[in-house]
Amino acid sequence: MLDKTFNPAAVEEKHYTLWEEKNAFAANHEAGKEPYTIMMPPPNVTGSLHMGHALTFTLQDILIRYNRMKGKDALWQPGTDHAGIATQMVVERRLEAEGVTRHDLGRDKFIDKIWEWKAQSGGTIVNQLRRLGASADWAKERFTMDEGLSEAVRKVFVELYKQDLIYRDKKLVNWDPKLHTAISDLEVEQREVNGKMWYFNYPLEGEDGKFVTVGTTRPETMLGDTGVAVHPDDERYKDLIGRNVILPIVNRAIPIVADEYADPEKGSGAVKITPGHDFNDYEVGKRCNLEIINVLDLNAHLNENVPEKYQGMDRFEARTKVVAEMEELGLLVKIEENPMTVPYGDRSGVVIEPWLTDQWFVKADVLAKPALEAVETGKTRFVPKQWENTYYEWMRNIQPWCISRQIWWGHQIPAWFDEDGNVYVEMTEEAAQKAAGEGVKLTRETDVLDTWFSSALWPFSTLGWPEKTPQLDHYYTTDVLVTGFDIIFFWVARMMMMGIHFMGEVPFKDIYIHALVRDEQGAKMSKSKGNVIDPLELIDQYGADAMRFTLTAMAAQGRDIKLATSRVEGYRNFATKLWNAARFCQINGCKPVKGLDAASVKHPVNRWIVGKVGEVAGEVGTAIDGYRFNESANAIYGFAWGTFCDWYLEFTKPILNGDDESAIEETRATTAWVFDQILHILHPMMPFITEELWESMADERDMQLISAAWPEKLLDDSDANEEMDWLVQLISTIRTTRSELNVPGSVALSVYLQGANEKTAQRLVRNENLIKRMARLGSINLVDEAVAHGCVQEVVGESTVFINVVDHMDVAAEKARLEKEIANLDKIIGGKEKKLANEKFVANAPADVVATERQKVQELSEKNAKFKEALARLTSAL
RNA sequence: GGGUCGUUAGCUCAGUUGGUUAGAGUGCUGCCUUGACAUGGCAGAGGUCACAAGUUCAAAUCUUGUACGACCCA
Repeated sequence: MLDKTFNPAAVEEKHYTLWEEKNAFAANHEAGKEPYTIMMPPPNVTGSLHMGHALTFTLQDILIRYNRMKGKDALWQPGTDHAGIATQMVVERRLEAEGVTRHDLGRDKFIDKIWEWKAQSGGTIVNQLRRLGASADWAKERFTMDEGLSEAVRKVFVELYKQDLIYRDKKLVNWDPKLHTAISDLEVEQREVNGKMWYFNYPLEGEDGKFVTVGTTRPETMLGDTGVAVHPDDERYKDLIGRNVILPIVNRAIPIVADEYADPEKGSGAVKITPGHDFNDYEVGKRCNLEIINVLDLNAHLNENVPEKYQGMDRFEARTKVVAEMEELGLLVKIEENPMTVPYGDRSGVVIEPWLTDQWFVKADVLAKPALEAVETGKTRFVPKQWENTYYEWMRNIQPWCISRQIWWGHQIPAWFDEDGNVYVEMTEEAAQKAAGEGVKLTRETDVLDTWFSSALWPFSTLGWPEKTPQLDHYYTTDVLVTGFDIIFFWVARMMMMGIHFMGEVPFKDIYIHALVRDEQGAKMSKSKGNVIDPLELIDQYGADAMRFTLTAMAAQGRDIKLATSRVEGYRNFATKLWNAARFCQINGCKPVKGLDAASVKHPVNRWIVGKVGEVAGEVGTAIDGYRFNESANAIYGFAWGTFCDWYLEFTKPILNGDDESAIEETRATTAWVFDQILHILHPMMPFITEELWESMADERDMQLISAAWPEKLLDDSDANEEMDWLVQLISTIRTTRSELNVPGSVALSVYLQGANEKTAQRLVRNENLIKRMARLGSINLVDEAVAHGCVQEVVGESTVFINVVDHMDVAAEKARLEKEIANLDKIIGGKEKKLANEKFVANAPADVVATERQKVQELSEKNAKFKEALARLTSAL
């Protein structure tokens, strides 16, 4: 016998271990089954499970478990990425505690330290995924720094280089002065800040007392100014073009140039140009042949190209100093408040500097074309569709992708330089040597590649590429990528580009973009706000199933999830409900009967529930296929609780407690069978409790639930369905009356049905005990004449129901109730009749809509007529 | 500044191609310790579907505009 309540902690670990022992998660490309593949977006190896992970992996697990039950060869390919910068930071911080820097160790030893750390702590997140119940094929787990994946990276790099799609160039890049590396545009976060605009006078050369006023938000960069730009049509400055100003402090003569970048409407209309430290100025400098002077070092301290007193000074300190000095010189005109956006490094949190360095770039625009086309032509489909626009927008305006990073942890770029600076890009040093010629001294590029470069290859590198493996053949193109919108650019777009370029086919058929998990108020969860909900704490508190089900039920397309723990609690209660339904089954001897042909059960109540459970299996399956996860959760929730527990189990109690042995036997078998079906349908969403109950409900099972087949619809008996619908209506009607009149539960009422047809009469006979029990009646009888006295009158189907509540009856209130009921029906019927009288409606609306309306008018009118008779009887009795 | 999305019951949200008497969960109210379950049962109240105009026989659903809000990009 099961315990009185479900204790998740007691079963979660047990079943996860059992699944792994039985290899239940393993895909098998040799099984001869149709593949179903999901590439798990590899979490950072430094990561730990947050709510976003919990959502995305729950949804993926549902898809995988469902398709596995549908008989597919389901591969959920797991792994982690090496998270270059993040991981390096983690290990550096640990070394810092020992007073050691990575430079003390040197590159090789430092990398050894990272591998040590990875061996020790790198498994955190994948273990947390196990707590969530993720049924990934762990035997195939990969890591972006694996030997095989690293080879794939080298191969891709070399090929793209030889195809002229990767190049090396000296350009302004986003430089992180804390981490000492370039980063891509995407890793830069634009923050709104309240800055200032300083206006400086630059003296005109050779004309004492004449100035050009320029505005700047970054005074310290003036030390690197090499020009002043004005708009070519700006009358104020027309005659100054070609002359020089003397750059204060530095005392350098710099030219005034004409360029349309200068906006006459903004500030003074003249703008100082610092080509070495601003992306726009860099372009202006190129157009106008201005000198590029770099005044910052890798720490964003001022370097040897500025006056001595400024050298070595931090950029922000220099800003204050420059302003002070300009003021002393009498050249500070004014200071204005200026709201502006400032670039910050998303990892380091410091202000990013545009900095001139040698970097490697991918010609993303070339790769983007076929990737764009794949979505336009529907080879890959975004769900929800609207995300296409985000993707298009980015792909159509794509910039060269800076892929080199000046860090140590990552795939070192396979490029070698000779002493003349010639570069050789090859898979191995030997090949590079061969290309360079014997005896040429080569030095390897020290930069590593952006982590996203290797994760862009994930859909095929994990399957063995560049080898032509059977797995690659079988599982690529994958079925769906499930991810959040925040990495459409970072990852999705790049996988599309690389997948199409190297495999010739798109990496996934569908891209399902799910919501963001927010807090109850709708704010983004963040450590600094302190509103983070830890999924592991939720699992400890409510169980993994309850948390998974909550996320599933709230995962409506295109909506963010505002997570409230009250919802988790609600679904924990659902688990308890299920648990107790199982206990009920056990107590009543409802045990699965092997070989039961559910389609041939006899009793209407059993035929009805067998039909309904098949229906809901279809609904849930269709919803999952369409990525409408919330619908799938709601459908099975409503069925398990509302239909099965609240109605079916109550309907069958009189049978089980009766003396018809064959009916008892059939009902026990059906109950157990239906409950089994519920466990199947619920399993993808709540794997632990369903597996546990699957195990406990029978003495012996042929297999684990995880490996069982998804239920099929077996039966749809409309007679049985109508009978049960009638029962539900009749019982609900009597219950409502009881409740409204406050009839105590202990009072057994008498009920009379008048005007019942033959079918109803038979139904009444068949279900008399059941109705009496569920509606708490002393008797229920068919009558020919109305029994108005002391009765509340209701209408169910074709018959009028007289509920004898003589001691509780308030005739005036009853009259009011009937009048209200009639008025309501009159209104509805009136509306419909008006509609039907409209020739245009009859002419234009589809025939079935018109027919439905006619039928409704008919039914409602009959019902209304009965209420009117009831009212008349009541009035005459007064 | 460009773009995307949202506004439906007190709260959180469903509502597939226009045709339902507009639904669910939660909260609220009343009754019920009935032999699976009080983490429960039964019943109930609660909505001019943000606003305005338009298209249509028919609009929560389509179009346009307004207001408010969210997010992405520059």
